[in-house]
Parts: sequence; C-alpha cells; structure tokens
Amino acid sequence: MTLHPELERANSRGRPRQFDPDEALTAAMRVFWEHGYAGASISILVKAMGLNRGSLYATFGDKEALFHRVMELYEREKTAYMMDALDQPTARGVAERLFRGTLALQTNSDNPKGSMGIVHSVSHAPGDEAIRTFVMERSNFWREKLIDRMIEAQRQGDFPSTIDAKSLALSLKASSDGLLVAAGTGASAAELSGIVSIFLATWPGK
Amino acid sequence: MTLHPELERANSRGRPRQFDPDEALTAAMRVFWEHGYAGASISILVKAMGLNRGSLYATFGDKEALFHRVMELYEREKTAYMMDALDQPTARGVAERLFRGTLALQTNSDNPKGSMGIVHSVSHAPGDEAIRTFVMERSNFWREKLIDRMIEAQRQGDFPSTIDAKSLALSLKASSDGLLVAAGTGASAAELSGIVSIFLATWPGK
DNA sequence: TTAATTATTGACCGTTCGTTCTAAATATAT
DNA sequence: ATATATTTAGAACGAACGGTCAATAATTAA
Repeated sequence: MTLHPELERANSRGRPRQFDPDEALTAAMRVFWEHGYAGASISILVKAMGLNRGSLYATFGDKEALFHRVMELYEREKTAYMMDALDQPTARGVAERLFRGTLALQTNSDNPKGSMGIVHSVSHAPGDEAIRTFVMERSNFWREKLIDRMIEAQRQGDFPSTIDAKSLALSLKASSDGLLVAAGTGASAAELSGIVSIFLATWPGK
Repeated sequence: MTLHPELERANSRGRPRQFDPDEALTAAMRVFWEHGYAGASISILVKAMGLNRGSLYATFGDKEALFHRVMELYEREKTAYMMDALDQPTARGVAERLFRGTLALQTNSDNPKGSMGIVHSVSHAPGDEAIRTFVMERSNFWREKLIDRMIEAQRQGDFPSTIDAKSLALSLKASSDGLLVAAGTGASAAELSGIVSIFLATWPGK
C-alpha cells in the first residue's frame, strides 16, 4: 500500500494524459461494485477505465489504493443519504429516509445492483482481509451513529421505553442490509418497494 | 464439470483410502463456509480435508462438483430449520422458528459465522457465475415456499388483509438475510438476540 | 505367486493474477 | 534546437490458480 500521487497535478511539462482521472475513477467504481475487489482484475479495470496498466499504477497507486479512492467516491456520490437520514427529526423519519434512499439507489438503472459495502463485508477470501477490514470500519462507524441516534430518539419519546434502543438500531441496520441483499440478488423495484412498505408499517412509534 | 464418482463404493479390491470421505466433506464445507468459493483454493482444501490433490479429484470430481456436495451437506445439516419453519401453524410461528433457527446456527461456536448462501449470492466475481446461479436457485426455491406459506397464512387470518402477503414474505426473508449479514460481520450473540426480539415484537398478527 | 485394481504422491501443465520496467511518444522550459 | 519531464504501450516478472498425470504403494482376486 502506497501513498497515492495527486490526481490533479496541473502539470505544464511532460506528455499530457489521454484520459480523465475522474471518469476513470467512476469507471473503476462501477467495476468494483459489479465484480467485487477480488473479481475486479487489473485487466478488467484498465479496459473499463480506458487507460493502460502503467498509467493506472502511476496515477492511482496499487489496486488497494485505487479501491480506497473508489470507496471515497462511492460514499460521497451514492450513500450520502445514510448520513442524511440521521438528521431526520424522528426515529421513524430516520428509518423512512434510510429505506427510501436505498430504494432510490437500487432502482436507479445507472447503478449496478446491490451494495459495495455488503459484498466486501461478508467476503472472507484470503488476501482480502485488508479490504474487509477497511470496509468494516466504515460500516461500524455508521452502525455507531445509528445506535446513538436511536438512543437520542428514545429520550425524545419517539418509541416506547420498553424497546431497547440499541437493538432497534441494529434491527434497522439489519433490515436495511437485508433490503440491499434482496436488491443485489435480483428483486424487482416493485418487490423492494413492497418490502419497505412492510418495514415502515411495522415500525414502532413515531 | 464432471459427474462425481460414488462416495461410498464398498470396494474390496485396490489400495484402501487413507481418509474418510464424510469427514473430508465436512472439512471442505467449513473451508467454503469461511472463505467462499473463490477464496477456497485447492491448496487450502486439500490441507483441511487431509488428502492430496489427486485423491480430491478422484473422489469428488472438480472444485465445482465438490461445492455441490458441500451445499447438499450444508442444507441437510445446517439449514434444515428453514424448511421446518414452514410447518409452523401460524405466520408468526414461521417467523419465530426461522429467527430462532438462525440464532442457534450463528451462536453455535462450532460453526463459522455468516451464511454460505448469502456470501455466494452477492458475489459477482468472474468465473463464479455458475456457483452464483446454483446458490441462487436454492435461494429462490426457498423464497417461493415462503411466499406460498404467507399467502396461506393470510387465508387463515394470521394477519390483516390490508397487508400484502408476498411483501410480508419478502420482508421476512430480508430480515432473516440481514440477521445473517449481522452475524457474518461480527455481531455478538446478545446483539443478534436483540435484533430478533425487535423483529418478533413488530411482527404483525398471530 | 501373480495379475488386476485402486489410492497416494508430487511434479507438472497452461492460465491468470498483481506488479514492475523499459523504450518510445509527446509535451514544456530554456 | 535541446534538455527535461511526464505519459503511453506492452513485454515481462514471480506467484498462485485449477487441474492432470505418471510412478509408486497397497490391497484383493485368481
């Protein structure tokens, strides 16, 4: 793992790049999203990104560094709704925003199906431990935020005190993950919407 | 992909095996469960199974055939509770049996964490399409059974007619999958139990 | 005892993997 | 023009992959 060189260098000297780094990164995100880290070979990546091996390593560092860049982009462009959800005024609002965001993400035909996070969280392939650790850190960060938010919601009386706030948070995360699994394994938009309807209909409190 | 030879051949002639095929298969199941199909290299498998490459191929056929054998064993020994759940008298009973079974499976310290099915369902690595298709067929079979069961439950008045039976079935599957994801990504037994409590507390009807 | 049969062992095959490297191409600064 | 800087292109690297094979060992049938 190396520190990556700057993407935008504003060079004046030297032969100019024949590819756009941002477009290449977007293409790489799609490849990792569709195929997973292990399945995204350098050969597939360079073809999709429109550059050659040398340029990939010179611009982005090695495969792991490229993946880190891709995850940044993924979280900024695709899963920002997860942090947004925490700002909703009630626990139900958080759940609703979370589910609707997932629905929108998975229904958008431009996006590959399923979640980049989950794919890499559940895979224990040798050689991918570092990747799994990296993804899990992000996932755990989000998990803690959600627990804190539900504890706060309980203080505000959003749901009965008989319900354990942490468990509610974890069940919300599990439901969201289950929805993403369904999306990644071929469920239709109508089916996903139906699942969300049930989740929201059975949500306890306001 | 080749047709596998018989596991138990009752040979009298020839050099006897120095390993037990059933034990070897159980060891292979653990490896696939922990590392996934792509991550379970032949080198890792033969070491865990206590035989050499030649014997593996002679006894079980190629890697894909071995995986099929492993999935048979996995479903027979580990996930039988899923089909059992369908026999419960009410919709709530189905959900309860399903969740309790998942809890028991994931809490048993002899078992690797997470679900073999989900790991291979969400992985789109090139070269694993056949594996993914195979696993998805099993998953879809179970899915259809669950939908039929919830339609029947609605006819019997287990939950209000305002609820869409198919969506309830899919949400139950999503919840179960989410629980398995949680289990596979390090959730404690107490946390898993808490999630199940929420799921059951919010289950609609009897 | 001999022939036939089956299992074990480890070398070996071609392919693909991530990564590196060298030579050629293309730009700017002087 | 010439030197310097950067990218491109593709060959090449060692390691690991799934899979095969010939030689040897161990057993039973004749």
